[in-house]
Amino acid sequence: MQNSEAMALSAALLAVAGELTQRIHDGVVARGFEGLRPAHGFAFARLTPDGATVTELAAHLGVTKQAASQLVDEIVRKGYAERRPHPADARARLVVLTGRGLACTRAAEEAAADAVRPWAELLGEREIRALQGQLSRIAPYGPVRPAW
Amino acid sequence: MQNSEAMALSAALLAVAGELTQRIHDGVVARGFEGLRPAHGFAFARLTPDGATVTELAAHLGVTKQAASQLVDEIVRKGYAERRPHPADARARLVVLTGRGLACTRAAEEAAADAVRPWAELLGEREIRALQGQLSRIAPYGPVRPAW
DNA sequence: AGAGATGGTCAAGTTGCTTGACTACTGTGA
DNA sequence: TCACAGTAGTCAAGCAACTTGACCATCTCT
Repeated sequence: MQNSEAMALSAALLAVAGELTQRIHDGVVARGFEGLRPAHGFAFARLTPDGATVTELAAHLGVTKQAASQLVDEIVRKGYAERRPHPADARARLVVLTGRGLACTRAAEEAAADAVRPWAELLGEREIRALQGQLSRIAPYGPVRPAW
Repeated sequence: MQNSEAMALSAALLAVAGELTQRIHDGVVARGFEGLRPAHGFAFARLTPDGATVTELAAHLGVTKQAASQLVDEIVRKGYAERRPHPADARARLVVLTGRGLACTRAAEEAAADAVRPWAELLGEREIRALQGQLSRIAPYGPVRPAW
């Protein structure tokens, strides 16, 4: 594969990712969950279903634990999560989603489905499955990087 | 398609995009082009091959023209681009890449090829072509959003 | 029990973006 | 032809999300 082809593939992938991010975010806002940024969504994904500590969240997001702590402050203040004492470590605090936080993740799933639907109409259900399979196989295990 | 499936597809896509962004950036740095962020890459893509005005760049990046102007200041100061008088409009200035800027875009293409190569080994050349085709068909025409 | 490692927060500084205000130039219509 | 609304670009100030550095409480290992 030539370099220019790799770049074309990369550009298409990044363009789709940017569009998808924007659509999910817009859909979440449209469902009444305001004051959130896309980075919060990546945090919510790590907090379901069993919660996580600030340090785990920081590793997942690829930021410092101070930044993760500030982000938790924010979603706690807005009622999406709460801090509980950690059952096994008195230093740590377990951050868990509230009912509103869970409702927000469901809204994000709906928004994602809305965003993907036009792809299915364009490519067909079968091709979408193929896309899902391909992406899953090349997806990394490391931290999701919420900024570029 | 269920919401949770759409979310899984979205998560895989965003994870791959994040990883790809990081790898391209690292590859560019490894080839000796420092002091750049991924957002600069999106700008370079718009500046090739014929240059662009600050306002066009701002629209492409989805930011204000002040932010685009600051970004141009930065890449001019670092020797990647230069401002020229616009041939047809005395208000505007045409921002064009220097030789170093072009060399940097070639480095980015090489880095993209390096990043994609392991995918080809995993999926096979044929599947990569399919992926390229699928993504190209669902890629938006609007501004690339360099932040989420 | 003591020493080093780890979880979390407070404080201060950096930076990339925003909004607001302004100048220079364009082009359209009376 | 010339006034005027619109556009290109910059300067300035403010904001918000992140960073680095310092610190205390608690865990873990020997």
